[in-house]
Amino acid sequence: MLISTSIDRLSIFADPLRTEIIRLLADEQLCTCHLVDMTGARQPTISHHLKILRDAGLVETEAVGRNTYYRLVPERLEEYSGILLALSRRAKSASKERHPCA
Amino acid sequence: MLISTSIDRLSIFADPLRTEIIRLLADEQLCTCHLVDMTGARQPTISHHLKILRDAGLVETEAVGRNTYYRLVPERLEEYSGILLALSRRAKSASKERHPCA
DNA sequence: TTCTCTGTTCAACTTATTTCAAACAATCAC
DNA sequence: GTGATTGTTTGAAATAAGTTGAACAGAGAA
Repeated sequence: MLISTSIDRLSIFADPLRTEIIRLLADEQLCTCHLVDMTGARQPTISHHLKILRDAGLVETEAVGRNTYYRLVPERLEEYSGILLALSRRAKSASKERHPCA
Repeated sequence: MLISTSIDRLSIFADPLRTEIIRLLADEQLCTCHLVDMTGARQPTISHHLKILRDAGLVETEAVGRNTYYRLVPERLEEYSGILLALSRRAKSASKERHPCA
């Protein structure tokens, strides 16, 4: 089902460090070095999670000299929000009947 | 920050089997035995994930004879949806300024 | 060019999750 | 009562995911 694969995409929010990065980027654009300072994690770790976020389309990058700035993509967050809202509506209109046991 | 802890709650959707259970419950109430049949997973595995979903308040139970029926709690899904929508709005109104590097 | 700085990729290690069989509890039918 | 059914809990094994230092690549400065 389409909804199944959609919900699965929410696993992007499964890691605490990743959600911290997302929270920080919600306020301002930051480059990798900032995120290293702000989170206390090592550079390869931050880079690893940024790649996951990039692949998911949740963040965009912009190279500025030697630095790489990251920013959130609000539209993608809306999309994820919509997945859950649709699921909620589906659950509300779901049959109140109980599937009989064999 | 409050938002950080909120986003972290989305890790409930991290596991594929858990999302499959959620998807199945979005259409109708089901008991453990149905979920075992429908997913192909063993009973303890299903029971384990149902406990996680119960603890998160995402599903409710009702005992019917020997069976235990599970159903989704739409309000909780709406809540999760709202977390992401709020984050999206915050990202939209975030400063376009780039944090300068040291 | 050479050096420095920023960031990514790689491979090994570590840690957290998931899964399973077995044991257990509770309910219904007989 | 006994036996069968449904479901949870437990503890160990298997699997998946995150973290790390070291190596690597590219851009800017001297």
